[in-house]
Amino acid sequence: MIKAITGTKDILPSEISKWYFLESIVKKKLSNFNYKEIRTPIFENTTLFARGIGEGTDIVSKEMYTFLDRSGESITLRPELTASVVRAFIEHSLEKKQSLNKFFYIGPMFRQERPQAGRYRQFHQFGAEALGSNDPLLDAEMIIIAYDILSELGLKNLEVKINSLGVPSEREVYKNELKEYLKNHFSKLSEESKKRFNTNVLRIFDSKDERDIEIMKKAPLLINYLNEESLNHFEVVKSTLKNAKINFVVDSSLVRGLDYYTHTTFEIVSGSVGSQSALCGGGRYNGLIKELGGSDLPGVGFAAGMERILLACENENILNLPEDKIDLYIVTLDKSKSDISYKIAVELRRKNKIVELDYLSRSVKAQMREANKFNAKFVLFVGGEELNNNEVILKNMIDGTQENISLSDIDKLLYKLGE
RNA sequence: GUGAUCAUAGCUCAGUUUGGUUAGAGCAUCUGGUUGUGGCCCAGAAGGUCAUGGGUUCAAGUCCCAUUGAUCACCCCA
Repeated sequence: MIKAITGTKDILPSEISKWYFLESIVKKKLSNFNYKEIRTPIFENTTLFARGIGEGTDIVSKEMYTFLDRSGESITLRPELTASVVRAFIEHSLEKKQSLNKFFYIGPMFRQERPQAGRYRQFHQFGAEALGSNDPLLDAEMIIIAYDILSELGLKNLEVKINSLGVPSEREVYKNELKEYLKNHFSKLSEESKKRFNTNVLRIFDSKDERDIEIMKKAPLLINYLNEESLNHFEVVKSTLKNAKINFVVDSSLVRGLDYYTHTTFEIVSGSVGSQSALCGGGRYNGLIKELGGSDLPGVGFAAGMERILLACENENILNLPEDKIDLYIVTLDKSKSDISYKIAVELRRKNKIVELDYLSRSVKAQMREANKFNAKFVLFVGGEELNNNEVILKNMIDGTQENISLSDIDKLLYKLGE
């Protein structure tokens, strides 16, 4: 048997309604904030992600699906969408049409990691990007949008974590101070963190190793190395969140694994899923557009993992999706009259009714059982004596009443179905 | 990439400890329960290379090894 690739998953018809539900909330909420959907290709030149996300990041160095196409070009399945959106923004000179561009997206991403709860190799994200403004209101807006979507779904067990990473010059000074501090404790660090000391010293804050956590408790904090402008930016973000009635904690260890972040970073975690608890994350990336060959414009955005969100919803048991129903099931009493049943079905379907009928020449009992399985609101019996009088029987499946309707009076049938 | 646990019907699982007739149940599916009417109920049917390959044994779903896959955690991130 040929099976789906490791880490990929079929979304079957039985579970599609929760995806539609989530997608509809996402689109509605982002439209309310006047973000416009953008759809970029599933694959891009490898260089885009290497430069955008950063060569040294785990995503680029060991998680991307990269391959050579038939002409020898290095292609990568998108592992995230910020780089692609920025590429499209630059390529189409969108900043010339509008000084602030607000985009949202929704779709599959690819990373070759070991699968586990809430983590797949093909997974789905929605997210937003606002390009062209350094206004801290937009930093806060990302958090507000993400938080509102999660709470509109009914999720309870949430925590909003925010931090500021300042600008690169501040971070350089700080990194040196942090390294000075860590040199005295170097031998006690975990092996992983010893490596990070050289590659990305900030990420030692992410470690779950007890010894590392203990050492990092007394480490100098980046916030103390930010200048007034950066601090003000962060203050406005915080007060905007307070005004929007969003509870948050400042988490100085919130250092994200993508190189492009500046100033605000945030994450919303759920206590209702396993260890992959970050439902969404994002932040400001003021150097990225220039890095990818565009003007020196600021940007801010976030991305959210849809599988994780749905997992949290299931674990909190908060999704009450409307039951699937069909308007009409046509039961054919005489198999020889199935052409008449089908003609009625086509006509009603063209009038926007959900209509089903039997394609397997089954007994009346079997057809009724199926009508019930599909939650048919009405059943139409076609055949027998009534048909000889040019009539069909319409049965209301809720109260069981039935009445004869003339076969030529489709309007009456439509009217009845609409009741 | 590392580790732990697991793999029996479409699904959820018994059976493996202590090897021994024809591998079971519930749900789901299908067909009936008298002419042309659902849900509940009743009866019946169908559905298995016990993940795959090898080994031990008179005998393997059961014990051993390998492979593959899954789950969870590390790591990383959404």
